[in-house]
Amino acid sequence: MDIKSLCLGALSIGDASGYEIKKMFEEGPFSHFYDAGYGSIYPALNKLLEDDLVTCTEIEQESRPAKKVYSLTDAGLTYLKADLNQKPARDKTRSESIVMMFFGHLLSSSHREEILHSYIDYFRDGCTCLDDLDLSNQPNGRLFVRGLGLAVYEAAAKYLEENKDLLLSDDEERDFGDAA
Amino acid sequence: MDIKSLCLGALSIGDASGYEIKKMFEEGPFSHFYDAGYGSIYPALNKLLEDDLVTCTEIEQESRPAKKVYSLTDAGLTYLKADLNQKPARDKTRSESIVMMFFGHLLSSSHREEILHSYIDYFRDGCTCLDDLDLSNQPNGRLFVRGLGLAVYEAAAKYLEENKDLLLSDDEERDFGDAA
DNA sequence: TGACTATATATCAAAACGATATATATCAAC
DNA sequence: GTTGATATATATCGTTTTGATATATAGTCA
Repeated sequence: MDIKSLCLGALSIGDASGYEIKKMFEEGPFSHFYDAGYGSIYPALNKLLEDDLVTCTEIEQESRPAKKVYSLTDAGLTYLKADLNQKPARDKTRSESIVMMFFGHLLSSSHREEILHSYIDYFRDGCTCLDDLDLSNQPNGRLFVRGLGLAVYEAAAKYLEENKDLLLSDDEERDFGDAA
Repeated sequence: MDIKSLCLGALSIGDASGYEIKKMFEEGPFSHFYDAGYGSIYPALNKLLEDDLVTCTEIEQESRPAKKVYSLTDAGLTYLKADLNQKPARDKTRSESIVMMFFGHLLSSSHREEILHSYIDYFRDGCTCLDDLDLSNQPNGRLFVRGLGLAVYEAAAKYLEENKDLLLSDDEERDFGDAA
């Protein structure tokens, strides 16, 4: 599974432009479990078009630049279903905020505090974002996944707030027997 | 912040070989918030060596292949601290399991069930892994971060188990007005 | 002896990232 | 009225990262 498959998935919900697909990753239903930028999405859509897994129509708009709207073909849906029924790869995560908290004793106390509060805000905003999704009359999988995201974000925000003193109390210069 | 910084961070805990650093990402204290494979770690260590941010000693071992043990230099620690005090990038996640659950209505019910149970096991194993870490007499940041990982993994496992019926009940062929 | 697992390092094509460029249009400010 | 900011929209490209593969030593188990 790669960005191409995710684009097919996005188009299985409905026709969309690259810009609109990006928004699904940024603030839409994919935001809490997959990331992709323009640099991945546009090339992916072009490859899908080459392989006839999607079609493309250029649409002129009033008071906005023209956009290219992509649609899933039958072959695209078949490909997507096959890919979705494979064995999933392990989750990949990369959190620089957590890295910084892990090495909190190497941070200035003001930076440590800043990181922590920004991270709490990040989870709170994530909850709002998921709450705002309109999932009425949609497949249960989408509701289920939104619920999972909310549960995880809420648990993270709760932990961070309830235990913030543990992080903030970290000494800057105590000796832990590390090389540092 | 990139893999080079993470390697410096790993070495700030103590001298280590590339293989040992990999284990920190795989089953060690980094496992729940950062990923890196050999293909990133070995080139990173070579670049760090070139820039004199680490030193390297080849160690012969009995009944095992020789290993290259890397140590942080003063310049390396300075670089690490500077990097750690920058603004963190947004979290990046990529979960194929959640993608599959999101598009659960396009999956065979047996695959849907398989995905769900494997994912519950994944979080349960993650909890065990974090529980097994020996963090005695270590900086509070490391305890704090382990606690965060546990809180998140437990919340995820709990949600998945308590709501599994919602996912499993997803119809395969209902019409949701999607392209699919 | 052969198969498997664990330790250990290395490489490389393919994929993805992320920063930048370009263009149109609205809105607010000065 | 024009500067600056924001939103929509597409595209490119050097750098980084991935993930699969190769290579080698050594212990274990059948």
